[in-house]
Amino acid sequence: MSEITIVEIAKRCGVGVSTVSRAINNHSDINPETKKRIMDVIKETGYIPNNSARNLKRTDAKCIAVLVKGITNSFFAPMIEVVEQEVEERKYALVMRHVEAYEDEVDVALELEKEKRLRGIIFLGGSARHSADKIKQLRVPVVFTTIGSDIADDLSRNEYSTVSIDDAKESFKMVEHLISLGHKDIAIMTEGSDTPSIVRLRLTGYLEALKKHGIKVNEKLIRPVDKKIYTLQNGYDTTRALIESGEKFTALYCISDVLAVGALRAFADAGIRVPEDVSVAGYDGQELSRYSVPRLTTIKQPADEIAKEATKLLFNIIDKVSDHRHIVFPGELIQGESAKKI
Amino acid sequence: MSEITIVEIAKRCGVGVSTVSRAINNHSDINPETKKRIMDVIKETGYIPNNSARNLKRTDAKCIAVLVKGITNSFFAPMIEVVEQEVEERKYALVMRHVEAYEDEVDVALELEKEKRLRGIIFLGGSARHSADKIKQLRVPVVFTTIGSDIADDLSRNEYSTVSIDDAKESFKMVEHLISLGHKDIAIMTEGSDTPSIVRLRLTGYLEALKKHGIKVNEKLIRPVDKKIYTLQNGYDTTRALIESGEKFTALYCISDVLAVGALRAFADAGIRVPEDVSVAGYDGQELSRYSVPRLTTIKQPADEIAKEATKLLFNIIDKVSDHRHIVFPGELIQGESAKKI
DNA sequence: CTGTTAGCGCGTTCAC
DNA sequence: GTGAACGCGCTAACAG
Repeated sequence: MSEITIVEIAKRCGVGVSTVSRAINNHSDINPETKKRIMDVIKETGYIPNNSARNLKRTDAKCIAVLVKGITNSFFAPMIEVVEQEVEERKYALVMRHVEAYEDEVDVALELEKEKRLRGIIFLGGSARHSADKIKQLRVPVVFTTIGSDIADDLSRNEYSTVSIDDAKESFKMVEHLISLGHKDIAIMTEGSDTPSIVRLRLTGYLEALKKHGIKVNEKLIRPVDKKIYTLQNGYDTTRALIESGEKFTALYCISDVLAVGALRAFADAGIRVPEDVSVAGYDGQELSRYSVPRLTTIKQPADEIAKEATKLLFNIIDKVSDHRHIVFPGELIQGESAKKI
Repeated sequence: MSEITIVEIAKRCGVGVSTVSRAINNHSDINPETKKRIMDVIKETGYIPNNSARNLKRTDAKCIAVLVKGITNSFFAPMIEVVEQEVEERKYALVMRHVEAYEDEVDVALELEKEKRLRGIIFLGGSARHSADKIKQLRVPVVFTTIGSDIADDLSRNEYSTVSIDDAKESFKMVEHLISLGHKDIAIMTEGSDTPSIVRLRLTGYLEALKKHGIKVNEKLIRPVDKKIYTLQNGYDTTRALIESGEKFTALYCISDVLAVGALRAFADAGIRVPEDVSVAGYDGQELSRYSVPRLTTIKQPADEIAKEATKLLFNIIDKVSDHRHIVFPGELIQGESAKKI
């Protein structure tokens, strides 16, 4: 009973393969009785159509893809759920693909588009720069999220959409807030690598805020994280190193909530009270930031809305009721308990 | 320039399609020069082989699948990373599939097996019971993780492998630990639904520990969580409800670390000190449990080892150097700071 | 080393 | 309403 195919089903039912095909795919012009008989046999035999063969022929197939750069990143978790829900509501199929750190998400998209019959693609995270040529090769509309609008040259901005927040601006807002609380020696825990990531903009915002308020940048207070910016341990280790460096600071701004929570723990271990002795700020506004002890002062990205809007926009473009757009959501400064006036 | 295929590449290079195929697939018997010429043309044209067509023909294809039930569950994140690494080391391709809450993971596996050319399947999480018949339909070896060995009837235990911990036993261990600290009124925050989930066993362990030590079960201290057991908010809300119920308890045992961290926050908000006024215990031993304030007393599942062993075992079965096995890892009682002697 | 050819399993014309 | 035949793009035999 190896490899049961549509032909086998057809034989057993005494019908042609196309009839079976019609039964499976809910085509209208088929005798309900014939259909029932076929479906019964399918149930019995446990026949499962081969998707590869289907994709090869299919023309319609309402399917959209979500490519997630770093699926283990907790920041994307709620976004994925929102996208799944939205897509399902519209009766589209969803294929989710994990993009490895070393992969280029647009390359993966190109490949996936050949394999499946996609109608559109949503990117969650990923590199901030892409070749305009490659994006153009994609034949279906794409929406980048959590990435700004300057992914490729301005010339090609109408080839793709983006939904994001203005990272530099929001970061600026946070640092300015800390300054308004009286902090001058503000350390920042930031990304270490030099990839053109969105996260670099958070550092930019930091530098600009200091500059605006005439605070001299102390290079020793810029603490790069070794690799991943979404692990508690890196937040912890980097904070310890900062403490041990003996450098003076009254506030620590971490470019992710996860890092900030790791920092909280490091301060606790060092007997340094937050916010009495030092202020801590995060970024992202993940669920975790509202449940830490103390609650984090952070920039809340409207992740759910970004995901929702990205999906809506994609469908609008697919349905030709919208052109490509570049939507920027405002972030929200959440004043938690981890930062206070000096 | 629509839909460029292997035929097109062959034409442009003035060679046969099979030569192009050989070039793409790194076959040995091909002239390096020819290969280079072909690869150049492929680069130029941006040709990407159609995976569906490939899957249809391919016989070898070293590929294994990982099916994750609830990909947004932070517990699986490190496991996914371990599996990815192990699989890559062996030069196998990995396809990861997210199994929705309403989907049956074995059904999904069946489908995927038809579509791709799989050599084996690893399940991360999922239902604790499966039809033996369905599992038998899978033609490649499967390993279930974080799920005990009694998935189907004992008769078919040699049809699949499992790698897990003994949830009932570990849970028992934790509750006994709390009892040894002098606690008698131990509340438990547990799963609400009645699906035959692995998590039910944690409740079983709780009940057994109480029984052994002659502590009468107080139904009002068994607090079901509304749906998801991996959200901070549910931990928070359920704890609040418990506090407000006025029921007397000196310890709260949560069947996941995430719930426990939510509980910590709820106690903090209520002005109840942990562990001075109440002890809190978690389960899982996720990274988070080591960074919360206070650190959690919890049962550490060796998630990394489970993932590693599951992958190794799968490859051993594929390579015929092992039969199906049922491996049970010990959990580790981590004495954090959230529980103390009464 | 390379070209020719036969399917992989299915959806889609077309006839009937 | 239904069946036969064709081909999607590719890989794997088999010749040469």
